[in-house]
Amino acid sequence: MNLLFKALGDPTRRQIIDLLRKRDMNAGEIADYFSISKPSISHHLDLLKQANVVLSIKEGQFITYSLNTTVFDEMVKWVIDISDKQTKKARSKK
Amino acid sequence: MNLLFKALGDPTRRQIIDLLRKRDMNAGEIADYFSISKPSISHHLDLLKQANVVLSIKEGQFITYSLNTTVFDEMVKWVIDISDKQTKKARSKK
DNA sequence: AAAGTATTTAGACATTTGCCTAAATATATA
DNA sequence: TATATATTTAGGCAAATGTCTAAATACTTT
Repeated sequence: MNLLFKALGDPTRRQIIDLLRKRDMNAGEIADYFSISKPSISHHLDLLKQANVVLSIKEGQFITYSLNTTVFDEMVKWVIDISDKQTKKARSKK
Repeated sequence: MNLLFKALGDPTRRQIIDLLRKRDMNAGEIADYFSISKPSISHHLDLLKQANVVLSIKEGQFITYSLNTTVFDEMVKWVIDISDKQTKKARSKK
């Protein structure tokens, strides 16, 4: 979960996620959306991969990246849980 | 949203959130749960406050911290949105 | 096989982060 | 008013992060 939050804590990486939401893309296509170097994008993609937010498959010369939204499940559960406890606390106060 | 993800990207800060889920606490009480120094905890609390995850009110000599779960709403919306687009994509593929 | 294209790895550098101790501020109590 | 308690602010330091350029790797095309 720490890797996930760390991964989401950078605007470039969240933009990459937003891009992949629309369609799968290869590293070069993704890089074209940004003004930072390809190695930097590659590094961001690596962190997203480590956090399990994206999956990659090699297709010949290209590497196609896609979103893996299942990792968000645990995160949402965590958040819901917090909000839930809070709701209970608020209710019992009244 | 960046401050929020940054705030959540540290285990100590997530533990603080977990503590405040059960009840409001003052800075000293929170610090007692950790083996790091009080100034460090104070710093973590400041970041959580900047991210709007916690609220603080001064009560005499003490400062009581409480959770503000409303900030998670936007985050959950963002995540749901991503998962939703993905679901649609998956459906249309089939 | 050589040259071109796509991507990553390596290594350097500045900035940010998380931690610490010492000092400052604010309130409470003797 | 002097002292104790609660918390933050200041300043320093090592490690992590985000960026870059140059070089390496892998595949494709001529």
